[in-house]
Amino acid sequence: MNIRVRIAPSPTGPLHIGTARTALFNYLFARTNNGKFLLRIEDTDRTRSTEAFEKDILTGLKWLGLQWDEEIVHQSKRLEVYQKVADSLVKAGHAYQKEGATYFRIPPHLENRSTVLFTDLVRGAMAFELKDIIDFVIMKSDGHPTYHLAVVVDDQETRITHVIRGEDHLTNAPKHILLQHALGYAVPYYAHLPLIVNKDRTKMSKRRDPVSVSRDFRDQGYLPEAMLNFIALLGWNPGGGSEQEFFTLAELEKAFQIEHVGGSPSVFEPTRLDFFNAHYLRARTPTALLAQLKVFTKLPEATDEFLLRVVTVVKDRLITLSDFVRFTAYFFKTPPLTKAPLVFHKSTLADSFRGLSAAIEALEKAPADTWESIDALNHVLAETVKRATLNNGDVFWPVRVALSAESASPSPAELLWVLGKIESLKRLKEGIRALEKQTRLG
RNA sequence: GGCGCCGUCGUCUAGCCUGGUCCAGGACGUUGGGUUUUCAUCCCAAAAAUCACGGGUUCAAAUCCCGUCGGCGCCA
Repeated sequence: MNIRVRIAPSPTGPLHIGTARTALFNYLFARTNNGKFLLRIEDTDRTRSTEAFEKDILTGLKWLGLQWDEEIVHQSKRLEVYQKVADSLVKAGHAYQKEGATYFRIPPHLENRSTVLFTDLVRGAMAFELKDIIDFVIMKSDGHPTYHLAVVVDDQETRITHVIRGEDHLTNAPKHILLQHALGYAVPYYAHLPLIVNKDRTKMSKRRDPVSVSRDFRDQGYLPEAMLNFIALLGWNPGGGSEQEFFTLAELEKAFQIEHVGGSPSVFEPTRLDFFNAHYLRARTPTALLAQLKVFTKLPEATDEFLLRVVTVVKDRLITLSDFVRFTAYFFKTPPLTKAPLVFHKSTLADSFRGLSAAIEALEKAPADTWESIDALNHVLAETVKRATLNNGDVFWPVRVALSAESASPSPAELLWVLGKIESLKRLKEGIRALEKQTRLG
C-alpha cells in the first residue's frame, strides 16, 4: 500500500501547538512507512480565514522541518466539487434538502449491522450505534460544505490511507465512514491522537494560553529541534523499555511507531521544553549559534570575532535565544560597579584589594598569547592566588565582579578572554579605585 | 441529556495486551550534597504515585471482569 497522510489546518489562527504535533505524527508516520505527507488548507470559512494565518502555518511547519510532499490543496477552490458530490448523494437518496441545507440521511443498516465498526490505531476497536447518530448537514444553505463532507471528499481524491487527527474528531469518525460507504469510497484507517491540554485539563485557549508556534515559541527564542523533541514526547514514547529522551527529527523518523502513541491527554508543561531548549542550545557550535542569533535578533555593534567569544562563554547559560542579549550587556558597555559587591562574602576588603592588585600585576606581565587561551588566563589567576597566599575568593571574585559587575556571570578567565587585555585592565583598575574608596570610607 | 474517550509521582511517561521479577522504573521540576570565586554545566542523593474509587476472579492484580466517580470531547 502507498501510505498517504495529511494534515488539514484551518487558517483561522496561527499554527497551533496541537496542530504542530498532529503534523509531526503524520509526518513521522509517512516517513517511517515510506509514504507521503500532504497539506490541505481548510479555508471554506471565508470570514475567519486569512492569508496571514495561512502563511504563519506554512512557515511554522517549515521552521519545524515538517516539509509536505505534494501541492497544497485549498478547499475554497473546490466548492463546485463538493456541490456535485452533495447533489449525487441527494440523487441516490442518501441525502435530502431541508431549509436550504443538505442533510445526510443515516441509513438503518451498514453492512447488515446496526453499528459502525472500525479500529482506531490508537484506541483499538470502536463501535457506534447507528441509532445514536442523527442526520447531519453536509452542505450549508450558503453553498459551503461542512467539514464532514469536505474532509471525506478531499481525503478520497488525494487517496489518503490513514487519517491521523485529534481526539476531538473521534465521534465524527462514524459519520465519515457512513459517508464513505454511501459514496462508494474506500474507508481509510483512523487514528485519533490525545489532546494537549492545560494544567487545569481543559482545552488550550488561543486567548489565554501559549499555543502559537510562531509567536509564543519561535519568537521567544525556542529552537525547532527543542520544540520537536518536546512535542514528540507528548503522547508518544519510544517503547520497548527504552529510556531515550533526546530525539532529533531524523531519529524520530526511524523510531516512531503509532502503536506507541498513548490515549490519554497530555498536560502542556513548558519547564520541560526549557530543559530541551537549553540542551540543544548547548549542543550548538558557537559559530552556528552566532549565525542563528543574528537572524533572531539585533545584536549590539561588535566584530564577529568579539561576538563569537561572547557566544562561546555564555552559551551554556542560556535557556532561550532571547536570554542572550539580556545576559551579555556588560560585554558591550562598561557597567557601573554598583550592582554587586567587589568583596566576596568569605573575603575581606584588605584581602580583596591585595588579590585584585596582584591579579592586575600578573596579567600585565603575562605574555601576549596568554590572552588567547581561557586556560592560560585561568592559570595566571590560580598562580596569583598561590603566590599571594590568598584564597580563590580573594582573587577570582573581585576580578570577575570588576569585569562584569554581576554577582552571577561566566568565570573571570572567560571574561578576560572575551574583553581582551586593554579593556580588562581598564575595568580591573576601575575596581581597584572602587576598593580604595571603600577603604577610605571604612 | 445522549454517545464516546481518558484516569500510574506536581508534570511527561514505562509497565497493562501475554497477572508474580513493581512495597511501581525513567525524565523534567523541587529539595539536599559534591565540584566551583559566582551563575550555569556536571556528579551524587532524597522527597514525591494507597497505580481514581469500590467490588469480584485468583495462591497472587497497576495488570483480567463488573460497577461507581471524575475529567475531557462530540452531538443535541
